[in-house]
Amino acid sequence: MIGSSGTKEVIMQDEIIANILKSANLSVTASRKKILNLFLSTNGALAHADIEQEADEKMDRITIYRTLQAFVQKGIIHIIPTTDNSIRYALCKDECSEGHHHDQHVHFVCSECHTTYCLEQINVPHVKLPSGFTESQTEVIINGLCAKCHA
Amino acid sequence: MIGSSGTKEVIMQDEIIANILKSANLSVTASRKKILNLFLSTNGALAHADIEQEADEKMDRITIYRTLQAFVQKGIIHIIPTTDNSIRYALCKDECSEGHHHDQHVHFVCSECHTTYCLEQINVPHVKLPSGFTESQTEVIINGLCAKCHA
DNA sequence: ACAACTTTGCAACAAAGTTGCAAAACAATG
DNA sequence: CATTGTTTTGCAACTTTGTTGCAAAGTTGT
Ligand SMILES: [Zn+2]
Ligand SMILES: [Zn+2]
Ligand SMILES: [Zn+2]
Ligand SMILES: [Zn+2]
Repeated sequence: MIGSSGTKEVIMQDEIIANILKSANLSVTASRKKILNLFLSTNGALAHADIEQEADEKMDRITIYRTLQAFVQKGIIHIIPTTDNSIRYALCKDECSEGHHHDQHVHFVCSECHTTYCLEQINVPHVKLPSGFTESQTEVIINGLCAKCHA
Repeated sequence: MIGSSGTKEVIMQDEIIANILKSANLSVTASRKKILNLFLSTNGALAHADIEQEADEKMDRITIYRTLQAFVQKGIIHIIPTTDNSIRYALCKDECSEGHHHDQHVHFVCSECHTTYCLEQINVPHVKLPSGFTESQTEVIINGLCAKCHA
């Protein structure tokens, strides 16, 4: 049996997930595994609402809020601000740790399918500020059409 | 009597405000004048909550929502997205018109005083996207310390 | 001053997020 | 694998934020 849904693969994936949680000093619970699994099997970013829908019953709104909060704080996921005032989250691929994020890449939101991409390969440009102003973090959010939606 | 609070100046300011509204095909009402006056006398950006506080009684939350909506639609103010998921608004100084905004400048949010600045003189940089992706709008939000708050 | 139109405030609602607390789940130890 | 101490979950209750329909009030043009 070859494929990504074999029993062995599921077990391995399950261990990978447990290890990520342990490394972040978070206890391994069903809700956290489920949410982290969702992130690992999605290439774009996820909003709170997406997770609430995916989660087949049996998970409280509040648990999702607290799980996302914990993941952000521990450096597992980062927040992606969007122009439509809806926060999205994506896995950190850089070396982020508790309280220290280093996700200095550009984000892209497709106006058609609303998928949000981390353009990991594109660093945020440096902007020269007026005198007296100092930068601590720069966010670049690009709206447009993604490769899939391009006619 | 010299100063910015003389009767004559107030009347002139009042006419300027009325003219902006008329040019945008909006009828001149007390609420709209009050909110537009607030924008004209603030150098930073304003959030819904700021306006709600300033407005000395006698203006409904809902009127504020609808006024801001109308102003955005008519090209009087533009939306500034922020990383903390709180929408702010600022006057358009570019030639924005009904449904067509051209506010292609960088925005700066001070982490200390939370003032939000339109850096009109700094255009958003051009970012080269992966193939298949096309840009329609780019937002740059810089967090840091502003000139006033710099120790 | 009048009629036609637009805006406002109210009520009612919906969505999004927060806090305190007891029950359940988990981790560590023997 | 059972016990214990700690963490997490789900619930209730609440706050904040935003939306919609509608009648009363205000505005515009004649
Ligand atoms: Zn797309
Ligand atoms: Zn990212
Ligand atoms: Zn400042
Ligand atoms: Zn601006």
